[in-house]
Amino acid sequence: MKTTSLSKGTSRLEERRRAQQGRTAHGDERRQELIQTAYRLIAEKGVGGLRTRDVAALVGINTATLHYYFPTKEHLLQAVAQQLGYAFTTSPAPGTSAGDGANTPSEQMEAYFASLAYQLRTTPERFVVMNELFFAASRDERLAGALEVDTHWQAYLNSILEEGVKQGSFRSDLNVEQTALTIIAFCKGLPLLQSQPDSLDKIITSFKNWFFSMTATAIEKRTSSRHKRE
Amino acid sequence: MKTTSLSKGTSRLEERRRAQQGRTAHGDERRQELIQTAYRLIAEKGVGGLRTRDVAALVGINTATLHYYFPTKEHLLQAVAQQLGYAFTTSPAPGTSAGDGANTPSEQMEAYFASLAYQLRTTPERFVVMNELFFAASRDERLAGALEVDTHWQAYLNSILEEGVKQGSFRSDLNVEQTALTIIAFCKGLPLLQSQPDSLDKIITSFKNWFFSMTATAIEKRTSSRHKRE
Amino acid sequence: MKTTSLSKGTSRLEERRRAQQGRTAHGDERRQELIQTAYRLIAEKGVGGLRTRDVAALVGINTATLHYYFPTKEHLLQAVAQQLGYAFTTSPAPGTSAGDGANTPSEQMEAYFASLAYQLRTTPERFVVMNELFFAASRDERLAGALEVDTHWQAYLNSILEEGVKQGSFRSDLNVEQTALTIIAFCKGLPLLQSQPDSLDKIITSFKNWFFSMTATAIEKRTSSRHKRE
Amino acid sequence: MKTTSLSKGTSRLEERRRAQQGRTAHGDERRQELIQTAYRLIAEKGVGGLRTRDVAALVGINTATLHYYFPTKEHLLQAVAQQLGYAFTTSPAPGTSAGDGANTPSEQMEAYFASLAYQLRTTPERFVVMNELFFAASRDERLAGALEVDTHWQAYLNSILEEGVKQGSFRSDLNVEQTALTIIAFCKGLPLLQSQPDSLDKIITSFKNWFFSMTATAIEKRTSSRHKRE
DNA sequence: TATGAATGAGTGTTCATTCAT
DNA sequence: CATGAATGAACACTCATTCAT
Repeated sequence: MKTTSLSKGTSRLEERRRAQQGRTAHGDERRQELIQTAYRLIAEKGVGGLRTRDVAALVGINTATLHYYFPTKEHLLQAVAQQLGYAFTTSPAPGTSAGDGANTPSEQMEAYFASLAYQLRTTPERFVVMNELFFAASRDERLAGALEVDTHWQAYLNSILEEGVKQGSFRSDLNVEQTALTIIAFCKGLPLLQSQPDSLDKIITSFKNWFFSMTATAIEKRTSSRHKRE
Repeated sequence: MKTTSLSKGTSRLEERRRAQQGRTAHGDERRQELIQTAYRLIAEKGVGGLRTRDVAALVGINTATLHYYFPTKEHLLQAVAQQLGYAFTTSPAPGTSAGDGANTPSEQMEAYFASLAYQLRTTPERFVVMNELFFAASRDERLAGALEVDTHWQAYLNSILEEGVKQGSFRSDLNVEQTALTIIAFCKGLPLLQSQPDSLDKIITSFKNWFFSMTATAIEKRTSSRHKRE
Repeated sequence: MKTTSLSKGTSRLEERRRAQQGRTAHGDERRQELIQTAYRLIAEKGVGGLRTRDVAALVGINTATLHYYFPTKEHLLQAVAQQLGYAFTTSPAPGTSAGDGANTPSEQMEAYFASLAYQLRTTPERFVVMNELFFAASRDERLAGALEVDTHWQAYLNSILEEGVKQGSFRSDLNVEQTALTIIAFCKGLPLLQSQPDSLDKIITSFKNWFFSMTATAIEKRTSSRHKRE
Repeated sequence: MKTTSLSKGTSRLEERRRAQQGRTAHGDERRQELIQTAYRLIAEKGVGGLRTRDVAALVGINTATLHYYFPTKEHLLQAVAQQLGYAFTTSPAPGTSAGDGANTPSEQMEAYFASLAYQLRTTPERFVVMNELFFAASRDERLAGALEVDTHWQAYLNSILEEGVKQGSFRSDLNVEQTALTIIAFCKGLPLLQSQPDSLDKIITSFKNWFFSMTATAIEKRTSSRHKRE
């Protein structure tokens, strides 16, 4: 784990203090516990509603102890943001193998949308937390640094799309970046919909069809085959 | 600092009505001023960063006076939410006539996307505030009640799409609701993208093409005609 | 009373807030009460031992109310420092008329030393507080700005000494500034002595004799006349 | 950063002694290191600004380890105070031989003032720390016990002055105690002056002249001889 | 309408100190 | 000897809200 230290006002004394702080197995566990709890609370009450007291209380430690692990609320937030960045493209729907290089890009995208639907059903808070952190980051540079969800996300989609273009399963004139961003925008907006979670599945399917019909080399074929499933 | 506005202009009729309810014209101005200022501050600092003190100070009144107009911070928030709901579908790009029944549904949607791009360029805070309020609403029922953006929004898109289906310019088997929601999801996610605002235009164009190619009765024609412009 | 506002990190919003704060008679009384109480507590526990809680409690108000009058602990400290600066040369021993232009400079200095002895006996905390604030100021520029004791003090002594030189009661080659600073140094060091307060009188007398014997035009005459009193 | 030192150098004999008491040479070094560091930090941030954490960090040990050597912050403070007491009269200006019984008392006093000026120039923090500790001591009896600067100081001056009176170089009716205290008061007040350190030299010279003109058996002679130098 | 004054309930953070290992 | 972990008790400061005037 990269040491998150992008704070600015730290004196040399402060630095020296922290540098000496060793890492134990127990300590890292606590760290994780705190991050997880903060994550859960952000999902519940939002970043603005997050209280260090609550995090500490839920973990069962003193507030001061929390500050032993995270000198500042923001450091905690950064840790949450950082972990979220990694978590976002690494947990595909079970049974599918999104991310595996074994499949064709088309199948990968298919799996990706399936995974998206799955995650929206099982861990919708992940999207909530991401958006919460994103908003917080837009007002705090230091948080923005730690929150690289989009970077990872876009890179992931880019690689699939490019591969698809190369292999001929996607249109050769496909603008990879724009497509990736369009998908991300859609994904980010999805959990912001004030509609029942049940309808999300359908909307994803609908969007998926749009995607395939627009990117597929042979538009007609894919579109028609999709329509049957819908 | 550009003055962002979501006011709609109180007619004289309205003034008279309010006056009979014990509300003076001056009082309503103050009310509006406060709402506007709150709106601006939410755009800047987020709902969580909104301070009644700041709102009052910017308007030039005492904090206590603010509470005369809005007994609670939440009442103020509700007022902002309410106005936002109306404002969202009523300010098309200048020169276009989105919303006018005079045009064909296809042209209306075309205008809609143009308006979207225009608004994202000129008043991006509106989307920020909307999302901010949405998050706040997800934790506060009373706010949720006041924030009916989605309702208005979806109704607006539904009406266009349905008319389009009726007139034959959109596919007859088009699932109007799903399509509307897909568009809304995309729109909501757009301002959450961590990319340069310049690229938003392109992404919108890209999405617009998807939309038309999927909904148009004659796919081939529209798609090809689009591609030329792009 | 000059408005003490030499803070740096205040946003425009903050400024606007404070600017609107009017001054009432009642408010100014409270202000004074708080300053006095802070002064007393500094005398007791030192600047480092000053707690806003204690100040508020002694005055009988909520801690938050204290912050209504003084946005920061330091603003309170500044107010104390400022008042101390004025108070230091304006309260002569009763019965004497130090500061009056009616007397000769020699008599004024005589009265000054008498006043010094008197003040050390009656309000020794004043010196303690002054030194406390001085130390605090040496680590805080903003405090230093408000604490102009030395400036006032030196100006006061300078004027007397200069007048004395002009009138011929003090040596014509007297270095006024050095003499003033020597006296101030002595005065500042006095309350730092770990000896019984009773002996302070004698030491002051001793120092006074030094002063007069060194500054008097006719050394022999004054010295001998002094010795009789001692 | 210039290394300020108030250590005195532990002899081997001392080491052996301590070792028998359960104190190792290494332990004593650490002890000294901690005291020195505390001393330096007091000079920088004042007694109130001293943090055990900082002391430990600068020495390179854990805070808990510091408490092994000094069970309480106050014990550490006491140790600093104690060492300061000794250090205050034992480091004369190099080249002079203040403290040596070989010279006449007048020369000793001359050397003393020279040393004072020298110390104020080279190690002004010593005076700062002394005053800091003095203030702290005035609120803490235990510290006061350890801080016997004045006792040592006065004893030192007394011995010189008494010897001078005996030898006839100082006035026979000189009140030794009062004179010593006057000098100490002046010395203590000196570093509290808000003036440029350059002017301190002149003020000391000025005061020295006062001293000699008042104490010398033949006033006229010394005074005139002084004036030439000034 | 408007305000100065006042407040309760937090809010993140600090710090000397303790203790098992 | 040394340390990582933990904590109680503060601490300055914030903020929405209330109320007499």
